[in-house]
Amino acid sequence: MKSNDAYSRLVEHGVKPSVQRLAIMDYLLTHFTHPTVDDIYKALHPIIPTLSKTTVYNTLRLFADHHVAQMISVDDHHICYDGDMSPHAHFYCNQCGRIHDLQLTTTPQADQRFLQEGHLVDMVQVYYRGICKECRKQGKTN
Amino acid sequence: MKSNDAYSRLVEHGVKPSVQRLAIMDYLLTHFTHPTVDDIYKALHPIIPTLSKTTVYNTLRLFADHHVAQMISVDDHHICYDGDMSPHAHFYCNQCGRIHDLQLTTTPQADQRFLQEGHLVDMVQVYYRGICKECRKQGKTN
DNA sequence: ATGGGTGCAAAGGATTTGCAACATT
DNA sequence: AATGTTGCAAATCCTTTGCACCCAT
Repeated sequence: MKSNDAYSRLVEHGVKPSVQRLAIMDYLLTHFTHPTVDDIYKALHPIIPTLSKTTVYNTLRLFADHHVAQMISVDDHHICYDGDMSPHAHFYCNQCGRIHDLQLTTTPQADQRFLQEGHLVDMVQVYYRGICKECRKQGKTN
Repeated sequence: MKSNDAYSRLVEHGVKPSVQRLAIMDYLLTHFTHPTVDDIYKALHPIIPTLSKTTVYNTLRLFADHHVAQMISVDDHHICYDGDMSPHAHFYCNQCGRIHDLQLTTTPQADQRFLQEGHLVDMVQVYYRGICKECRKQGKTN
């Protein structure tokens, strides 16, 4: 059952579950659509009428801090979240603004010298930009 | 001479040069410090007293559109710009907030299947996050 | 009873827009 | 003169904060 996934995921990462947190976590685990704060708020507000946007903001930040979700900011001023923490890249379509997931054939390696200098890397994100196939078909550009 | 670099860079990419644009381009070409809009404004305002922040915003967006500079948004709400268009990654220090450049040993390759599906990739960015060596030495964390 | 979680309202910032003045060709 | 650029002021939008209430332990 989905709620259990959400529950255990939170607990395993040291996040105290609450109705709101479980709902948001569950939403992320069932919608890999890179939702924004607003998307999540709009989706859950009907279900949890008292939910406030503040809570969505706070919760997502909490999730990112605890590595149960990641914040994505491929383009300026369009921040969204992803519950998929496995290594993958994000492709942002300049035209429609959608974000697609993208497998990586090579996991990017930081330069050894850089690491040996003493820097500590704990997270990597790879962003691609371009035009997605749907938009290309419509021939608006290219 | 630096101004010439800026000039030709703009012209080559189809950006009409102007005093303001040249100054901003020149700034990017001589300061690989990942400046924010505000950094650039503060640096150039004394030299071009009439310069407005609006122009800095508009110009940097124009630059990004024309690929003469790239917009970087490693962390939420801290957008900055980079005049270095050669492939390299950015490392964001969670502690001090500075952004370091980082050589890539492997240029990340998009999955062939993804490209063959018809998507068009025209830009890649790789972001690392962690703690830089300076902050680690200070032992605030880790 | 205590501590943390939630949500309202307000504050705070960053970025964009409308429009008039200006510069350059 | 015409076109495109600039810059002021205002508007907009996103996000955070302060604080009181509420829930669960």
